[in-house]
Amino acid sequence: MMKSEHSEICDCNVIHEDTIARVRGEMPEEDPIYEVSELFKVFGDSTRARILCALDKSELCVCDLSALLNMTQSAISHQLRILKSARMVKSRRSGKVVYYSLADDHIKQIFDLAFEHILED
Amino acid sequence: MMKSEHSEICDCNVIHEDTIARVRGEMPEEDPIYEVSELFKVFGDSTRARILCALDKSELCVCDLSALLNMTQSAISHQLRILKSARMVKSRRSGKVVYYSLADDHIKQIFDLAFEHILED
DNA sequence: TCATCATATGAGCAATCGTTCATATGATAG
DNA sequence: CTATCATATGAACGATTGCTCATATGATGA
Repeated sequence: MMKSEHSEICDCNVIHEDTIARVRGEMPEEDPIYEVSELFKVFGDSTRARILCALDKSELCVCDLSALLNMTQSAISHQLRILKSARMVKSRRSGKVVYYSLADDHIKQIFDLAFEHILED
Repeated sequence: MMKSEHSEICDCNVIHEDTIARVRGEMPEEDPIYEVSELFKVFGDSTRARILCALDKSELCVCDLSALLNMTQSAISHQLRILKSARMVKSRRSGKVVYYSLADDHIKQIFDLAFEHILED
C-alpha cells in the first residue's frame, strides 16, 4: 500500500492546492501576524482593558487606578508594567507619585472599533 | 489613632478623588469592557490570527487551513470552534467538506488598524 | 449496510497568565 | 540620617490555554 502524500499534518487527499498557493502568496507574513496577535493579547485581559479605558479619560496614578478599579496596588502595578513594555502607556514621575497616560492614539481607535463591533447586531 | 479610609485596596492617602469620580462617570460600563477584552482575547493567539488572515483571502476548508498553516487538523478544528462560537467565522457544509469564511467585515477592519499600528514607528 | 473520508470533540498535559503576599526601591519630609 | 509613603518586583499559587492523541460523528459511494 502507498504512503499518503500528506501524512504528517493533513491526512486528507483532496485539498485545494491552487487556492492554498494563492492564499499563501496574498497573506501577510508570519512575523507581523504574530506581532498583531501579541498586541491583541495585551488588550485581551479585562483588567488591562479597564486601565486603558480609564487612562483614555485622564492621566492617573497607580493609586487612583487601584481605587477606581477596586484592585490591589500590586495587581495594577504588574499590569501597568505589561502595558508599558508593550508601549501602550507612558509614565511621568512627580515626587513620589507616578502618573500614567495612554502612549498612542491608535490604542483608542482600535478600542473604539471593537466597541462598535460588540454593540451592534 | 484613626483608621485609614482606604485600608482594603489602596493604602495611600492622597488619591485624586475628584478625578476618580469624573473618570468613573465617563468610562464605559464594566460589562462592555469585559466583552471587548473577550473579543481581543480571541484575536490574541497567533494560530487564530493566521486563520483569520487566511480566511480573509479565501473561503477554505479545515484541511486547507491545516496544510496552509502546517498544523494538525485537530488543532485547526479546535481553534475554528472557538472562532465560530465567537461568531468571527461562519461555515457551510458541502458533502464531507466544511468550508469556513469570515463572518463579519469588522474583523478585518480591526485587524487592518492593528497592522497599521505595528507597522508604524 | 459498510467502509472511507473530512471534520469534531473529550481527556490529558505542559506552558502561560493574573493575582496575592512579602519585600525592595526610590523620593520626600523632618 | 531616618521614617514614611507611592510604587515596583520576585516567588508562588491556582486557573486558563493550546496542543496532542485517541476516538466519535456524519456524509458519501460501493
